[in-house]
Amino acid sequence: MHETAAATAEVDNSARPYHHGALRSELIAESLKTISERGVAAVSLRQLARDAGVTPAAPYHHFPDRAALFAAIIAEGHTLLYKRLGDAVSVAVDATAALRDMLVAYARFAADHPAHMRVMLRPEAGDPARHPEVADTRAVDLLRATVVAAQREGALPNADPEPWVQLFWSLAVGYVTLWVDGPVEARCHALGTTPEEMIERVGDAIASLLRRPRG
Amino acid sequence: MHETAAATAEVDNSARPYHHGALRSELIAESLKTISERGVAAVSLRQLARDAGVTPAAPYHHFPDRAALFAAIIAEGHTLLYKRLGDAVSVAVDATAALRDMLVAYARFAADHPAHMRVMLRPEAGDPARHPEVADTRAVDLLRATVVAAQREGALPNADPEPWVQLFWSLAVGYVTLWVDGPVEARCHALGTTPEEMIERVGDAIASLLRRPRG
DNA sequence: GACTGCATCTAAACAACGATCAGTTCACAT
DNA sequence: ATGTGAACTGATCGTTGTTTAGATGCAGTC
Repeated sequence: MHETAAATAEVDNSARPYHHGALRSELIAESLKTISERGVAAVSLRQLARDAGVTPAAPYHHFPDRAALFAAIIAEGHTLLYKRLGDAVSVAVDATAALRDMLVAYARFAADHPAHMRVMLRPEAGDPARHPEVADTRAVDLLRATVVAAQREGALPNADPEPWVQLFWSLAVGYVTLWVDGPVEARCHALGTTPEEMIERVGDAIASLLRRPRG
Repeated sequence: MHETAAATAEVDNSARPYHHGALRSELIAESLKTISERGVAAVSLRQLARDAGVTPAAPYHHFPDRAALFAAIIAEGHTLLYKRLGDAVSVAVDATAALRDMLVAYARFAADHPAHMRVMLRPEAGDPARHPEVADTRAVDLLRATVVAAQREGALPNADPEPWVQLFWSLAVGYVTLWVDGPVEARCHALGTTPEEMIERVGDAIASLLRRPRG
């Protein structure tokens, strides 16, 4: 160590320019790291500023408040999620498989981007009135289209698709809610399986119902 | 008004005894009120203390920290929820109806006790390692028994019940997650219905699948 | 090349929060 | 009556989100 390191600083402040240069993206990146390691509640704008080597007021030039930082993460998450769901649908052999694979893809997104998922599930971070970008309907629109396709294929009754949309949406959200910070991890371990495998089985279960003969 | 009211106090401090007498229960009651009105994040031990007319340190004689207050609310919520689910199962004509009605009962619990539900869905408030009472398995045990009953009745395949347990559990948790602080309220309003009616339809949808002939 | 506009950052401050600690009060069991 | 222990006070600490006024320096214009 040829340089004196500050007590809590993460970077060498002595050589740092007045302007950080990429503070906004670093704040988001460090937030995601903190969230996946210690949860959403552990995110502090002041701590982020310290880690980035700037003063506590600097982040406020990129985000009006703490919620705006989370809103940016949510928007990023929605885009990542929508891509995953689109990929799942595009490779499915039929609408029933598409619904099953969307569910699995949703869970895999949560596994691969736990920080995004945690913030997306956090109510106070995603107030659509203050941050409209958190109300992204692309994923649910894709789900609705897949439900309608399943109805055309006879896998689902030809009635109002909305309850089915709500069912699959709730199922996905519920599973990841119980996974990213809930009891699913411990429960699966006790059952001798993994959350990744469990969501596959849940998907197979609902798909087996859809493939039953029509009543 | 024959008495001088303090600026922010909710009670008449002049006639208040040294010992509050029922501080613990009042803290919980005021928390629930705040949570249903302004969310979990708005709960502050200091504000609760002010409302109760005690000093900021008083609550710490009843709860080791903020999380312990939430843990107490979660434990209370689990008991209330288990009772609702038990009532739903006991009046159902068969296991399929029981599963449907448990789902609806779960949502109704969330509607009737939104504050309890919000805290129960809050991950950092319910760390089982620090507060074991938040890991209540009564509800999921009842769900598993109902799933097994449905298997005996032929409504569900006679395979491992756990994926089905996980499916219904996730479905319920997902719906209330999307309801108590999510987009379901606005979505139902746009669809010309209500969240109460929507969960009934979702329950009918899944029940219709269970009643289809076996494949 | 000097000038200027503007986003970016600093420095200092404020109010509110969770939490701790030594001391005070008071109901109740002995 | 006595004294023990739970409930509460009063003071304090460190941290947080947020605001304000001012300093800085890059990107373009004359």
